[in-house]
Parts: sequence; C-alpha cells; structure tokens
Amino acid sequence: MPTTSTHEPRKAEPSPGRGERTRAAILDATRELLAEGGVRSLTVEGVAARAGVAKTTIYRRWRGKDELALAVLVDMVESVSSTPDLGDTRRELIRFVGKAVKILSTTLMGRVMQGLVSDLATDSHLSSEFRARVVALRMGETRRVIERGIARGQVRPDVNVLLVHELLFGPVYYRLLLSGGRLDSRFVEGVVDAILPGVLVAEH
Amino acid sequence: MPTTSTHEPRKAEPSPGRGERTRAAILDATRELLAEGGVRSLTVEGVAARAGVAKTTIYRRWRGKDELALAVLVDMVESVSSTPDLGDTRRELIRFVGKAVKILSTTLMGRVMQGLVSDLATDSHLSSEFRARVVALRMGETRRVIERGIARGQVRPDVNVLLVHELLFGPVYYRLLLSGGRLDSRFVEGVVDAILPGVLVAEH
DNA sequence: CGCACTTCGCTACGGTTCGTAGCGTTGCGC
DNA sequence: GCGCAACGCTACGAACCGTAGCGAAGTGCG
Repeated sequence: MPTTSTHEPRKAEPSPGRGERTRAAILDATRELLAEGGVRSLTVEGVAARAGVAKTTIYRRWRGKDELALAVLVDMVESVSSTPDLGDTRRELIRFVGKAVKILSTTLMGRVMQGLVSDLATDSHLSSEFRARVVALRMGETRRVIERGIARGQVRPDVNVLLVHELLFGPVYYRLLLSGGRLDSRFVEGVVDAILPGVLVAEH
Repeated sequence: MPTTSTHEPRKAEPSPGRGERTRAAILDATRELLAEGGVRSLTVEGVAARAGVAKTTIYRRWRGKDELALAVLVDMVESVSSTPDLGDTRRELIRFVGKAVKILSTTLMGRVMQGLVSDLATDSHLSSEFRARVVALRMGETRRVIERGIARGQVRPDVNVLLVHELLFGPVYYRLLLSGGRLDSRFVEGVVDAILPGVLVAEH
C-alpha cells in the first residue's frame, strides 16, 4: 500500500477518504482470499481479519460474502476496454476473446469466477447483477464487432449475435470451470476459426 | 422403492444388502434435498435426518456434502445411453446435445451442476473425479459420432474432436451457469448448425 | 477550537453446521 | 448362535454466521 500522508486535502485523483480506504482494504482482502481458496474458504471473519477491519464493518456495507465477492468481480470486469477496429473480423474476434482469456488466466479473475459461479447460478440477486454488469457488457462488445463486420461485408447480416457471443465464451468458461483445459492463444484461435465459417459471408 | 423381502439370496439384480440399502437411502435423500433448495441448503445433517440415518454413517462413506453431491451427479450421468447411428451427423449431434440439455433442464442435474461447479473448479479431488466420469464420457461420445461421420464421408477427417466437444457443451453450460438463457431445442439446433460448417466436408 | 455527526472497532452473544470420538446395538454370514 | 462389520446415538469442540450494544476515532462545520 502507498505511504499515506496525514494531510492530503485535494488532488487529481479523488482523495481517498476514510470510507473509501476501508472499502478498498476490504475488497483487496477479499480478492486475495478468493484467489487462495475460492468462495468456499472465503469467510467474512477471515476478510475482516486480513483487512484489519471489524466484522461488523463488513456487514454494514454488504449483506454477506456473496455480495462481497460479486463486488470484487464487477470491479475487475469494468476495467476492460473495448476492442478497436482492426479492419478484419477474425482478427477482432481473436483480440476480443483473447483479451478476456488473458484476464481470466493471468489475473485473479479466473479464480474468482471459479469460486463464485455456484453462487452466481443459484442466487437470483447475484445472477441478475452479474448478467447486467458482465454478460451484457460482453454481449455489447460482440455486437459491435459483428456489426462492423457486417458493414464491411465480411459478416452475414442475419447472424445471431447472442448465439455468437455464447459460442465464443461458452468454450472458454467450459475450460475454466469444468474441463480444465489450458487457456492459451491456440485455443482462442481454434474457437474463433471453428465458428467463423458460420458467421462470414459465403465465399464467392 | 421396491418391496424388499427379508431373504433374497441370489437374483437377477444384485440383492440389496444392508449396506446398499443405506447407501440408496442416503443418495435418495440427497437428491430430494438437492431438488428443494440446491447445494446451498444441502447439509449433511439434513440428509441424515431425511434418510433416517445417523450423521456419522454418512461421514463413514463420504468426506462431506461435496462428494455426496458428486455421487448423485455421477449416478445420473452414467445412466445415459449412447447416441445411435442415425445416418446423419447433424441429426446425431442434435440428438446427442439435446439429450444432455434435456437432462440438465428437466432433472435435478442442472441444479446439482449449478451448486457443485465451484467445488468442481476448486477442489482438485472433485475435479479429477468429474473429468474422469463426466467430461471423458461426453468426449468419448463426441468421438464416436464424429468418427461415424468421417466414415460416412460427411465429416472432415482432420476435425479436432476435443474442440468440437467444447464447442458443443461450452455454450450449454454457459447458459446454465452464467447467462441464464433457456435450454431448449432451438438453442441446441442453433449451436450445432453454427459449428457444422467447420466440421462437415466442404460442399463439392 | 469545540461541537455534532458519522463511521468504525471491539466484545459478546445465540444459533447452525461441521466433523470426530466413544460406545451400545443391530443385521448378516458362517 | 457366534463373531464381526456396519449402523445408531449422544456428546463434543470448533468454525462461522449475523446481530446488538457501546465506546473510540475520524470528519465536517461554525
């Protein structure tokens, strides 16, 4: 953590403030514990201990460990940028999926997802929150890429964007959560190239 | 359950025996409780109460509720039959995936999967068990269908079976676990038709 | 500086579920 | 009917849960 000076009235980045500092400490501790053992070993008491915070303080902000974990997840997802126009749909899709794969495999997000997915699938409040903040975000990104491809004449205009989005990320999460396969660039290219024949316009 | 006669030395079906009866009672109770509230509300003590069994008896057989739920899961998966030769790869794939989707959406298996997936992804013992008993089973089935297609000349001989398997089931689990979309026959056909262009031999 | 207000730390508590130990009891094969 | 493995039962320490009450510290304002 950065050395906190006692006085810091106003600055470029919004001055931390007590509340924001405790919030960050709690989320950091949650992130770490989530990475170490998943949601199973995540306990509110453990987070409180690592964050140097009272257990009651956590319950004052979140209902339980589920909301806590989701807050961490949303925090990570919303930091991704959109895919630029590369002039080629295949390259854009590989870039797009590849970035998601890289985040899932090199940051804590993969482990957080692994630990959180059961609660995401079970708890209706968490699931709706997740769909609105994460799934919808990737759907929108897929839509932008596809529509660029349609405008170029590369992609069939009647493509089902929802389905494409599921075909791209389904296998990724399948590996992450169930089959345990490696999440590398070869895999990404394989997935993209497998669905491209059904997406691109028929060769003349 | 069938009426158990006191003496049944040898028969076509393996005579129950005390151990087998308690095992069945425990798994039945687990199945019911799993249906009522998912894995979240599944407790060993609850299973013991409903099964009319001592809690210690459960711990003598399984390490905890995870192994218990996985036992139920494997019990359901292993009861599926293989896909018959329908003379057409597309029909076979739709039948194959459709059957898995139907089981996931109409039986308890979907809920069991939802509640168990975090533990499957986290616990190495559970994950290896799941991969050996469930993932491998579907991989093998995919391989049989694909090889039949190759023999017919419908499918390209260089198809990556592992990838096809992931492309088929990834979106299914993505809907079940994350996006929450409906698991119906239209979805199955959409997935199969989306990957078929990359699987079938190029039209002459 | 002093005052009010908010936020936090701390302790304590009842409750649930976990997983284990010890021991009596029952079913089953020989 | 004898012996053994499997089971039922009670009891227990432990971990976490989620909440309450209250004192302490930080924050904002005149």
